[in-house]
Amino acid sequence: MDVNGTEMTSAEWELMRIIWTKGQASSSEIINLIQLKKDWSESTVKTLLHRLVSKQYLQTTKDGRRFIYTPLIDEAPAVQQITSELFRQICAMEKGPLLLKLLEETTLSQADIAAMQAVLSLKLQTAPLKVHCDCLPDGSCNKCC
Amino acid sequence: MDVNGTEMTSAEWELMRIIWTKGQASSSEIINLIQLKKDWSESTVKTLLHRLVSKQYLQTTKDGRRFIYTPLIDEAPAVQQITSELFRQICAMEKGPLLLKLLEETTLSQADIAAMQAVLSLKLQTAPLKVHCDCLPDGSCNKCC
DNA sequence: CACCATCGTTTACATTTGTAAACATAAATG
DNA sequence: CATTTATGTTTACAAATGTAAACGATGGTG
Repeated sequence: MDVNGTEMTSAEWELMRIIWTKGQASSSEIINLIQLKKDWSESTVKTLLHRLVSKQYLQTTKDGRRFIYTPLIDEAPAVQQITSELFRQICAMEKGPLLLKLLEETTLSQADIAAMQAVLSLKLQTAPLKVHCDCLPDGSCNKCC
Repeated sequence: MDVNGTEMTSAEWELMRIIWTKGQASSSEIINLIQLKKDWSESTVKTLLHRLVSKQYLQTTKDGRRFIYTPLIDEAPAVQQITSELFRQICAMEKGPLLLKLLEETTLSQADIAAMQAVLSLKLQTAPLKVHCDCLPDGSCNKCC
């Protein structure tokens, strides 16, 4: 997530989740919903909304005197991006076990699972025996070799 | 990652990767290795190492006049933790497709894949048809229902 | 119409993070 | 031994982030 050189922060993300889910929302709706979960003052939420607008994650449209906030990015790509970014910072060797763990602890639908099974059988055909560490910039690998 | 109320930052994480991979390292080794990848001054790296020590991610042992830095946390659990944290912030509905994408774009070993296949067949037996959104704190769900 | 409730805007301020210079000290070297 | 070099310590400072009060405008209410 890099728009204007700034990223979305955790706090901002929580607000986006609400807005993504509702499609759009007024500040009061957002404030009410987030306050069921987070102990943030009204002011805090307003500041965060403001920042989301200036970071171009949200758009506002006037509805009388109030604003309706609408996402300028879709949730799925945003989710994809932050995760890919995280994964880029993780040692290649760790990713397999990590994904395994995530598969275990995540609730998946039958369709999700089927799709994954398909991908995995395919990947198996060309899968290496071992994945090598890529943490050292000089390409050397001390963890695995 | 929450030790002493502070987390590990991206910059710090990059250093940890090097130290995890080498098992332990002196500051000069770390500086040399990171500078192959990042344009950070020596001072910057020293500051980051310092912070990692104070955040209790690293430990130092004297070796003559220099320090040897050793991790105080293992890589696998650390990786696990930051990822779980991220996943906790993502809508339940998005996780399946997200994991699918990650599976696709990640290099996995044969053993990784086999383990995943095992987990998936098991999960399939009790998998729901659909996973519901959990973004709204009041439990309502507008995205999926 | 005066006042209160809403909602947006501005300003504020401490902490964290990125980025690094300056300084101190000890070891190596000419 | 004087000087350079390596290494750790202290101090610095701007930008990002969390957190929120103060202020301003405007529509609803008694």
